[in-house]
Amino acid sequence: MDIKEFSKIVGFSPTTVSHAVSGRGRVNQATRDMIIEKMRELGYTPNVNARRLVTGRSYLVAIVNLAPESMAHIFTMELVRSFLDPLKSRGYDLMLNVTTDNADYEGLCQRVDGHAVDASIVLCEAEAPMDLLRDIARPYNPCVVVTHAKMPPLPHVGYVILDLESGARQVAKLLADQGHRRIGYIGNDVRDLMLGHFCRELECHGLGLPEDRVVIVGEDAEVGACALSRLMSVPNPPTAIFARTDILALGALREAGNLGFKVPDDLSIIGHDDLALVSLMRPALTTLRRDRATLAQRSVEMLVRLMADPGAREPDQIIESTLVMRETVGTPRK
Amino acid sequence: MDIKEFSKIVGFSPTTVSHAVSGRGRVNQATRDMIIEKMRELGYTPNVNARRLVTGRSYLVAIVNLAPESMAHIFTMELVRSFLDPLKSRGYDLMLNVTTDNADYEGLCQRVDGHAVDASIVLCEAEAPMDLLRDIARPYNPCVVVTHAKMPPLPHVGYVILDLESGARQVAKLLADQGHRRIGYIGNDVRDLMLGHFCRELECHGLGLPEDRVVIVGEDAEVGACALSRLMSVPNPPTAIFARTDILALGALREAGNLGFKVPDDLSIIGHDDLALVSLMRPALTTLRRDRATLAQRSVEMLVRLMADPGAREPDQIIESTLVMRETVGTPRK
DNA sequence: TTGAAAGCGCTAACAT
DNA sequence: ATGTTAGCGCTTTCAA
Repeated sequence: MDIKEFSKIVGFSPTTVSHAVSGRGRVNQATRDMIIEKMRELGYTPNVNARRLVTGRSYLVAIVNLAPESMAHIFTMELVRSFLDPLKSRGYDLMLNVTTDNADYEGLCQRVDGHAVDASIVLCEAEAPMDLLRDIARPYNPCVVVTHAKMPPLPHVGYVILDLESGARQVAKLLADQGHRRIGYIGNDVRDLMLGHFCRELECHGLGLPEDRVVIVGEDAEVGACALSRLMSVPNPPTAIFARTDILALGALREAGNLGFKVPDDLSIIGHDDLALVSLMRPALTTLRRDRATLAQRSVEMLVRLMADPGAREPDQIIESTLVMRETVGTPRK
Repeated sequence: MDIKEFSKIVGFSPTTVSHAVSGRGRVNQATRDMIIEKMRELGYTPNVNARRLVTGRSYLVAIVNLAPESMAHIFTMELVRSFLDPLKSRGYDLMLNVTTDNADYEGLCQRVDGHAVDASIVLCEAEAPMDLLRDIARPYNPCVVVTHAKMPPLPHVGYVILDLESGARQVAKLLADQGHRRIGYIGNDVRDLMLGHFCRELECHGLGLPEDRVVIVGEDAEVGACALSRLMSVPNPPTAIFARTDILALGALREAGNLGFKVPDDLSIIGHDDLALVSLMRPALTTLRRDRATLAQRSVEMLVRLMADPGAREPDQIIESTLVMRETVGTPRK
């Protein structure tokens, strides 16, 4: 049943019905109540797509991710999950599957330019993808980019920056304070900025990060394990290791066990993310938490402001990590 | 720019442009190529909502989950994730945030009856929610229900059943074969059917599951830990424990360590799900894998058939779990 | 192979 | 407070 037929039955015009449903426009309270009641009774529901067409708003937000394989990472899914509540509380649904590699770049642009969504959240691992943003950031599709580094401002784009620097600082300080002098690093990506920050922060404590104590391996636990065995097979192996992600840390942790190193007595390990499960390991992983709830909350607030005022310039939001002390960091043996 | 303006510029009618874009209808190949080319050049993209309105198809599939808190569970997110690829390869996007508690039951129905989506995937923990299905299963919104038990057929509904029985059988057999005689169970929900199956399967091996070796506690690792300490504090504690989910198993595993039980020497533990991280624990968790990829694949295939023929009656799809042997199950000490 | 015209179901000016 | 009218931008008969 459509609004015409329905309005005929209830004895009012489509306009009045529309007003009663949307709450906009003046309608007699009694009339409204009666219409709402009749809707239930007769099972009339306004057509979403017609409304979207005419209002130009879909109340749908896309989550875009350039690296489809990262959707397999637990952290990414936990991040996606954390957007659900803030969006829902503002009346927005989330559209997934707009994860895109180059193959589907077109599809993404079509959905954006075709007004399928009102805004987008762009998740990225390393630097913000400026060309993508140039292609999809529009007055009718503002974007919030969740990223790691300050980027040049772009119209209709807001940045939420996970501050690696402060994270690196905390880890460096913790490890230095515990008395570690030889520290290793396991990274996931050469483009990643954490290593640079970590280096600099270690220097502040008079510590270096020589080449043979750094390995950049990838994303899986398996490569984390390899990384650890490489790091530990040199003459003066590190007494503490910072892994770029919890997954890498977990791989390293496991391999450390295999190799006979006791954690944290022989070796301290610290991760990054604070995945839901890492507190359950034995030993429980000490890690730098990326606060997904705050991140999502701030991102959505920014997105809403951007939607309300497409010309707005949003200052970067900086989200700091917090150190979660558990059981994998201790003082070095000697 | 809309189709009218665009078609004027390229010198054809909207009809021809529409045909060229959609691939339906006969258009001269040269004309089509030229139109496609000009679309790029001039930046014309058809309006998605207009198309949805007129065709009645959105190419959007909703994921519905009655227990919003279960969206916080890692397994659920991994499950959601696994739907991405099969849907995408068929041209569908995924709509989230239709997770519903009673508060938003209305919202869900409105989106369904308002033709916001073409179909729904209903995830449920225990029994299929028949009233919900009666409310949302429609010719224009067929549903595939991912559930645990056979349910009465309903129009426009297909069931994908995660077969608990075969899982229970495998676990019972494994534990019996290893020589365990006293076996415990940690459950998450009194409505859950696994316990019943497990009981029956143990009986086939001449084993019982007395009341003091069963605890139903909830979903978190913390309660899994409590459960373990309760199970182990009786005179003749179990030598093996089956936990309904990996999370519970992980909590139990950790608590076993705290209590001084060596796994698997003193106590065997087996979980259910095979979460991405459990292979990284020390010891690595032995578990019953729920094959999410197959599950999602089959579900989507069924959904597509249901969309193609709304009158179709789809036979239940049964998905069996597979045992993944790792390090937490062994033979009992004496 | 192409075009004209009639909607899809709704909202929003603009009356009344 | 309610109704009339004109679209929103597209697809789809149907005709040429």
